[in-house]
Amino acid sequence: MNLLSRDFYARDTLVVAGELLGKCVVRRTSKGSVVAKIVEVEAYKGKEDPASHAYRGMTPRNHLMFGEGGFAYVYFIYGNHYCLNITTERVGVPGAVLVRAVEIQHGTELARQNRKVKSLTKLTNGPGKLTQALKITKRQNGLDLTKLGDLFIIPQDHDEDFETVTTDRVGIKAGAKKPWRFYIKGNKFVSKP
DNA sequence: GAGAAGATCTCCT
DNA sequence: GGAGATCTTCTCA
Repeated sequence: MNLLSRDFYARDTLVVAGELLGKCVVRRTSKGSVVAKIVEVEAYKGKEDPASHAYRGMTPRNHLMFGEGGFAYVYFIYGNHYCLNITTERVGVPGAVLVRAVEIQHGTELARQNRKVKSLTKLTNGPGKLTQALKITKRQNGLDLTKLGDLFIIPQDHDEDFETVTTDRVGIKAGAKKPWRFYIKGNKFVSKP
């Protein structure tokens, strides 16, 4: 199986965020595997980004953002939801990409068992939804996405034409005006068109 | 050791 | 369209 290399993640956060679109997240559980294509992301940096967890320096929670790129950074928010991030940049440079929406390609039934919704598009069209559908919790925090395991990322199987749209970020107060949100134009699984 | 805020979702009107 | 749910983490005393 083809995995994305460490070099892919060890670049500018905005570049990695844009190129993660169309890549596939693979989640392996005891019941089977789920493959989900990334269709929407947001970039989070450090000092220049007031909305980032890393803005005020390193803490026990966000230290993964300061480490090497290519690791899963999962955190719990609002008492109800997990959010999945992918760390970027090099050691000492904070950066991460928030996965906001995915499109499930394999294992739809497995994912559906984790969430009680009828509509397929509502299964994974939000940060808290996709983590629930893929059973991602803080147990996945710190996993190396460049190695085979419970969670990793592969390039898409075949080339696919899609148009990338860049907009302001969603759901945050500080720094919301930066155009650091990317999604695949016309995709039904994007949280907000 | 306590208080407040948060990169959200779902249900109800 | 709006408020509640509900817990982790950070900040300050």
